[in-house]
This record gives sequence, structure tokens and C-alpha cells, in this order.
Amino acid sequence: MPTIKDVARAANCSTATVSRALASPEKVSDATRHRVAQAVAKVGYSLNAAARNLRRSESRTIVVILPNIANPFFSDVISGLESVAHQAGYQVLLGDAGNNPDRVASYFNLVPSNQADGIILLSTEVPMALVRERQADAGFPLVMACEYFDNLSLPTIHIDNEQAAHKATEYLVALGHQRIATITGPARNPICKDRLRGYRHGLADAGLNIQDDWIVEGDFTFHSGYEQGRILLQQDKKRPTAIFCQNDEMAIGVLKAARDAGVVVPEQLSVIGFDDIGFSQYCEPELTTVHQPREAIGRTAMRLLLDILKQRNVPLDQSLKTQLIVRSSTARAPRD
Amino acid sequence: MPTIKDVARAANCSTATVSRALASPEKVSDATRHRVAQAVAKVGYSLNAAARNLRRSESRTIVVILPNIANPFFSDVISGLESVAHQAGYQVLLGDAGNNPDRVASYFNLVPSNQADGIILLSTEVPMALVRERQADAGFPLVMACEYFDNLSLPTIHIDNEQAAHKATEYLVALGHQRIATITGPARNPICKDRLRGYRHGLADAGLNIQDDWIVEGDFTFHSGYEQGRILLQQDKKRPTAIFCQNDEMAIGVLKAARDAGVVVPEQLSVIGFDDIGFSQYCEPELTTVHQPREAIGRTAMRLLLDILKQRNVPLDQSLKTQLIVRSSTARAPRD
DNA sequence: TTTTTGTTTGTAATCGATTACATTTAAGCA
DNA sequence: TGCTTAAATGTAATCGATTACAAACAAAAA
Repeated sequence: MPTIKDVARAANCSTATVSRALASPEKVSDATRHRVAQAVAKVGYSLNAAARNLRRSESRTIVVILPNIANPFFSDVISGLESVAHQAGYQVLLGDAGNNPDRVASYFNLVPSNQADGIILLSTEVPMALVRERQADAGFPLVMACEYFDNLSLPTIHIDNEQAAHKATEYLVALGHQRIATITGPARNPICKDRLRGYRHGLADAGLNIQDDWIVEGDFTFHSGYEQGRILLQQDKKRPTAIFCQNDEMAIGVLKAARDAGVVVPEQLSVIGFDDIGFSQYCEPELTTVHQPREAIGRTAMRLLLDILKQRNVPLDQSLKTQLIVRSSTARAPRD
Repeated sequence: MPTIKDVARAANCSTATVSRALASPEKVSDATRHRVAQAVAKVGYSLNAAARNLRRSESRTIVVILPNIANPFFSDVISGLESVAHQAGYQVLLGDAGNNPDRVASYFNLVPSNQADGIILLSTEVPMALVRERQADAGFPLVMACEYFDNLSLPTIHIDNEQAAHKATEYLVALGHQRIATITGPARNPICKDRLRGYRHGLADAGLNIQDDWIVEGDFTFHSGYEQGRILLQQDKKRPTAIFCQNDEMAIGVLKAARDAGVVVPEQLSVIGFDDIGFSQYCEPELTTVHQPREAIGRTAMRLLLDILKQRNVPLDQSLKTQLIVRSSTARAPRD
């Protein structure tokens, strides 16, 4: 591989001049700039990033840690993250945490080892000790998005999960539903708690009483939605007329459970999801759901991290708006 | 940040010894190894990867270029790629090409600039000139998976698209269908041509004649499947009784088009997809489709690239098996 | 012409780890 | 004990780019 020395030789100048011609052209005469450009082309030079990174002690790489690349929710968030990063000349390294603490640890290590300049965390399913340790030294550039830790304060981009769930529940109540169940995500997850709280308040506001066996826990997969939906629908007593699911995949699982149980959506059962993933428009019936501004979340999170890296003073906590999208999986409650 | 020098000082030895204690412990006495380990812990040392990469001129990073992270097809492929990479101590940098030639160029540049050791290409939608140029110098570690260029030979992991499409079509024929349409992916894409060829042969084998206006082109999205499906179903003459779609998302789009047109699947229309993505079990009806071993494709591709990097002698072209998964979107052809 | 000021370029130290080679130390053996 | 061999450690060059500082040069002002 040709190095900056080869270019310097070909352009008949010093390496310092080559470096300047490439990095800060205004510091160099027109003639030299030209000669260097030609020399670069001639020898086929390309800059050795490791050398630059070593010298500058930065890597222009941001690590994004997410629970699972396969989750369609994250793809738009990632698009947003990437677009901002690229504009600012940064790379994005996607790290699938995949329930593997060692892996997460190794991603965190990329920062002290100068392979990454900062981290964006999209999941709370990571070893708490690690995060706590990093958050302790204030210099560690770490931003959360989508989720958050309820016992640890980090710069965060999020939505108002409680409010969104509250509104979704209110909507069901407004349709006349009185027996409203919910399928949550993993109970230890703070955003799931928030959504659950929103659901409870929605019921309480309407003076409906909350039945504990209508609050069931899933894990955000199709399958868990299907299973929990099946269980909810086969209860002996009067079954719920509406189910609020904490994400779309589980809601789509419920749709299938309803079909299998011969329960017609939305006539006999209303279903609401959360996230508004692409598939929610193509399932049968189309899913009423809470839309999240995923791309904007990604963009904002990356901007926040870059601002922190540049030591700019910025609000460390931003909330973005959600919107209830009404489609055809919800309807007026059936008469008893 | 503490460096190797700080460790050396704390362990009362030279930097060379520290380096050896960490990288090749067998070259160092037990006592020293111990001292070094303690010193590392004490000063909180972590290796500067840029320095190591510079010295070793490698980066232990593999770039994976894909057309679109949002495409659920790729998530399992990526899982496979990552698992093998991590085992071998490599990082995976995911690059979303996103119809942006500049971006792709910048990903390709990571190799000469020592930020990446090799590239896995999952898309043919990249500037041909770039690929051709790289492929020209034989040293450039570049592997294709899932797709391929028909005018350029590169190490490749793939499936037999023609055969898979042939079998899918045969299956429809065996169910008694005589009017079988197809929705292809982008026509310039070699794998789409292969699948189309398989379809044609399937019809030809059965002595069915091929109707050109039953071969329509989509772009692998839900939406294009919906649109093309709608058009196919509203044709004046007798409409097709089966549609073979070149991926699942388009097939799911067709399912929706059929619902909207009041055509019952599978009684009046059979639909087959391709890929077997997660959704295909949760749509209504469940989708008959061609299963691809996505995770295995990823694993095999990464292994191939790592073998190439290690200069091991390996077959540069491997084909993996597909399987037709019959679910409920296909049935015997309706009587005329 | 001389001095001042500003522009352009070069010299050489530096970033942090690795490793060839040299040196020291220890172990084995007669 | 003295000699050979092996193991352990140290010295210092190296990877390639950046940049503080110095030097050279040109243009402007006196």
C-alpha cells in the first residue's frame, strides 16, 4: 500500500505538506495542492485510518448496541442514526447484544480501546454493572434511546410511553369497551412499566376496575402474542373485548390467536398494537397502533451523542411525540 | 488513558514483556504474567486498537454491505455472519447501501484505509465500476452472498434460485393450476432472472403456455406486491388462479390485494412466496413459501471470507439447499 | 534598500503497541 | 565448577499520519 511518503516523493514535497494539502487545503498554495492531488492519483494513495486514529486519538466510529437486529422496530431507528452519523463523517458499528453479556462488554470496550468514540444503547438488556461503571466516569460518551434505566440517569431520547398507552386505552374506552386486557413486554423493562401504568390510568379514569388476570406478560415476539392471546381468549368467564398489546408483533400474534379461536376482529375483539411497524398495514385486519417517530428518534439520538462528543451544551433529555393510528383492528365494543 | 508504558512501570518490566504477557502468555514466566495482570487491573489499562492495527496492519473488522437493513430477510443472514465473525475475533460493520453510490464507495474504501480487512456484499445494487476495479486486484478480499453478478465472478455463497422457483411452480402445477402468474423482483437482478427462468421451465415442463402479461415486476416491497397483485386480479380475461412471488413481502402484499378484491385465498387463488421470513407464519392465510437457510448462508459466507483472508485454500463457490414449506396459502386449483 | 509581516514549506517528535534482535538469567549436564 | 542450551527479558526500530515549531520565502511598508 502506498503511504503518505510515496505521495510526498511523487509530489516533490514533505509529508507534512501532503497531509495539509489533504486535510486543510487552505493552508497550501494552489500549485502544491494540485501537485499533491495528482500525486495521490498517480500512486493510488489512500489514507491509513489506523495511523490517523492513533495520532488523533479518535475513531469516528459510533457503536449502536441493540437487543436484536432482526426486530423490525429498530431498522428505521438505525436509518436515522446512520444518516446523521454519515453526514458528520462518522461510521456506525451495529452491535447485536443477543443476550450475551460478554459481547456487550466487548462493545463497551471499543471506546477505551479507541475503536469507537461513543455508544448509543437501544436496550436495557445489558449488564447493569457495566453501564453503571461507565456512567460513573462522566467522560464516557453514552446515550440511550427508545429505552431507559429507571435507576440510572443517562442522556436519553424517548417517547412518553405512559401517555401513549393512556391514549390508546382511552380510545378503547371511548369505543365502549369495558373489558380491556393488555399484553405487556418483559415486566422488568421500564418502558413496559410505563405503558402498563398508562393502561391502568386509562382504565381508572373511566372508572373501570382492573383485573389482574387480564394483565399478562409477553416478550415482544409474534409467538408470545399468540400464546398470551390464546390464553386470554379461552378464559371461562366473559372474555375481554379489547386487548392492548405493547408492541405490534404481539398484536399480530393476537390476531392469529383470535382467528384460530374463531373470534372475529374487530367485531368481537378490538386489538391495538404499539410501534407501527411496516407489517401492521399488511396484516388482516390492518392494525390500529401507536406510531413512534423511529427515524427521528435515531436522528436525534445520534445528534445528541455527537453534540456530547463536541462538548456542546445540549439538553440531555428529549421526548418525541407519538400518534395513535386508527386502522381496522378496532371497533365499537360488541353488545353483551 | 493509561498505556502499555504505565503497565510496564507498574509491573516493573519493559513494554515488550507486557505485550507478550498479554498476547502470548506462554512466552513469559508465571510470576511476570501475574505481575502484569495485576498491573493491568491496577492502572485500568485497555489496549489501544488503533496502535495495534497500525502496527499489525489489520483491523479485524469485516464490512457487510446490504441494500437495506430494514429488510427482514437479512436479519438472520447477519446473525450468521456475526456469530462466525465474533468467534474468530472479528467485528462486523454493517453498511446500508441505501441506493447511495457514494456511501458504498466509502465502505469499499475502508479496506485500503486499513479500517476493514474484507467485504461481504449482499447486494448487486452497487456501482459496478467499483466492484470490477476491486475484483481486478486479486488481493482484495471480497465475498458475495445471496446475490451475484452475472458478468463478474466472485467468491459466492448462494442458493439454486432457478431450481427453487422451478419446484415452487411445479408444486402449483401439481395442484392443478394452469393459469399461474409471477411477480418478480427488479428485472436486472440476476437472482430474479434465475427465479423467473425456474418459473418458465416449470410451466414449460407441464406444457402450459407462458403469458407475458402474467409476468410482472415488483421491487420486493409489500407495496409493490399489493399493486401488482391488484392489477393481476382485475384483468378482464380469466384471472390467474395462482401467483408465484419472488419474495414473501410481495406475497403478503398480494394476500392483501386479494382480500381487497374479494378473492379468497387459497380457494380461489393460491399464493407462494420466497424466503420464509418470520411474518409468513403470521399473515392470513399462512404463506406457502421457499425456505432459505439464511443463517447458514451468513455463517458460510463469513467463513469463506475469513478463509480467504487466512489464504486457506477453499472452494470459492458454495450452494446451499432450499426447501418448499407448504402452509395454507395454496390449494388445489378451483374448477373453471 | 531594509524592515516587517504574512504565507508556504520542511523537520522531527509524537501517538501506542509489536517484534526482531540482543542480552541476561536460569537450568541442565559433564 | 565450568560449559552449553534454553528461557526470560530488554532495547529500540517500526507502522503511517499529524502537527508544533522552525525555516524559508515573498510581498508590503518604511
